Amino acid sequence: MTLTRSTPISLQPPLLLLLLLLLLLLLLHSSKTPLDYQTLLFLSLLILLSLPAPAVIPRTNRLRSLLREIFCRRKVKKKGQKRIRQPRFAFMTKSEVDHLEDGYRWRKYGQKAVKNSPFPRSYYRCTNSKCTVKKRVERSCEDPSVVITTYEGQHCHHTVGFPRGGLTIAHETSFGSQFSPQIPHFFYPDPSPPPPPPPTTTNNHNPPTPPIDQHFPSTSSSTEQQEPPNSHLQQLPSNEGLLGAIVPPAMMRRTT
DNA sequence: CGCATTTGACCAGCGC
DNA sequence: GCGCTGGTCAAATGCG
Repeated sequence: MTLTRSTPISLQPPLLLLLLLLLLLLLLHSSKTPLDYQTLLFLSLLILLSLPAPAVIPRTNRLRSLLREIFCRRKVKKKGQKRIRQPRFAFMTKSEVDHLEDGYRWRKYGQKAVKNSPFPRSYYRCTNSKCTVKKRVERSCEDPSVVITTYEGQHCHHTVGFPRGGLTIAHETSFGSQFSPQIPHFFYPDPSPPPPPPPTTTNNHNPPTPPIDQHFPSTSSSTEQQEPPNSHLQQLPSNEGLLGAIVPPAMMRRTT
């Protein structure tokens, strides 16, 4: 229901509501009425809900959600359903913009203030319905010019054609040449989901820094912690190069 | 009008 | 058990 589109009513909405409530209260206090308190309460809420929403609850989110709570309680996740964490990869990027273009389309599904940081953290999901990759974007509290992007999961599709940003596939290759000396440091944990491409800044003056963390413990939120030496990490096959870092091996096999 | 974003609430996990 | 925090949901809203 779109609040702004519902039909207005002639009487001043809050006044009408007050009158109704007054009437109900009178009924409640009258000894003649056979109705009990609960029935009256229910009836008043029924009337309240039957009125055009903007008339009764003009943009009052708190009350609206309260009513939603009572009457149309949304389904919740089953208890005991454990959240399965996929391997995560974090990148630090010096950028003025929070959401960096990385070749995929993302849909924001949440934003949250995080502890010990003045900057909120944004949560994005890949717009491809079959793709479960998520990404978290937050600014470093130590250096506000640094954006920390954390990817979770692995894309099961190719990048999209940058419908908004004007970046092209050529961008990826240029990215490759830009980071080719660092590719040997571009690791991913075993079993082998290669990391997504690091985000790119809209201003190319500040290239993204190498991944700061490739393998998070499932419960840790330590985006800033550096992983110890790469002994347990797998190196990208040299012949796959950057493409191997971007496209999952399965996709590579399918597409070649 | 359809899709993306915003935003408040809910839930799970963890530490105490 | 309780409170805190991170992560997610989904209705409302914004925007092209």
